[in-house]
Amino acid sequence: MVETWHYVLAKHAKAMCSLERELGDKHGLGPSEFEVLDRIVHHDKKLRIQELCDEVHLSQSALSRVVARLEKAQLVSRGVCDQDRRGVFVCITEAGRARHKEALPTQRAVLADIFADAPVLVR
Amino acid sequence: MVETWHYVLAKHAKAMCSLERELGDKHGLGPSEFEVLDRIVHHDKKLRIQELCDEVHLSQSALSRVVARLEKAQLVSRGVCDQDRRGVFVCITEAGRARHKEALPTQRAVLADIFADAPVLVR
DNA sequence: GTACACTACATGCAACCGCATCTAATGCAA
DNA sequence: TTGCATTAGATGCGGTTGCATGTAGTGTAC
Repeated sequence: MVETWHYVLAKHAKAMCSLERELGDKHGLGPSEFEVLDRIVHHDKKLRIQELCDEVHLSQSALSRVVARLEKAQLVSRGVCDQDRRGVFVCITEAGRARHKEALPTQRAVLADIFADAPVLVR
Repeated sequence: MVETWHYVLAKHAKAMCSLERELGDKHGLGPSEFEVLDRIVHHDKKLRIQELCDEVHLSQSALSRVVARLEKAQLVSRGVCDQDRRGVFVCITEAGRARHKEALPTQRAVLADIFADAPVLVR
């Protein structure tokens, strides 16, 4: 239990650090930005901020800012929701989709490297 | 592999959030502060900043500040190293030992809760 | 319709982090 | 000894985070 926690702590630190460096240098993305793009691509449709919030491990405020940064970089666009005009849809742009596509192998490589010796998770 | 990463991400987020709240509210400690105290107690001797740096998943600068906070709270004391006067020894105080002792069950409870359904790590 | 509770998202703020850099001590070479 | 590269730890700075709060839209009770 404590060992599991230490394992999580160690892998998280190593992976975060690598991802930040690799994704940042090669694609100009932070780990949070990539994660959000990745979620959107997986769903392959417009998503409400709130839906993203459930999937990404960020507070609502942090997510709001990540989306703002992505929008500024033209990788997503925000649009009001007609059904509920408080809501905001997040839409990935072509540039966003391209950026994600080029960054994905980098992320996979980092994870493969760090979890190469990973124990298998068994219930 | 990606699933392992998602697992790490989810557990880390949940645990960090809980630890921050529980340790903060009940004992006035942040997760990093607790982790550093915990490492010192486990070694049960004076430690160089650098030695701590290898065990805690923090940059050297962050660790330096954590130690500064702990010293300000009288939970550890810093002393120069006679062999190498660039070095700094970190010494836990009685108050620090007491604080750690009272916080440990809280940390264990949080981890037990979060890793209750944890898969076993098998190679 | 008016008032009020509630929800979705944005934003001010303070705390923490990592990187780059600074200071001081060490050690080695000429 | 003097000079210079190296190391330990502290600190300035910019960036991200979460919490608390603000703003605007929704829904319900009267």
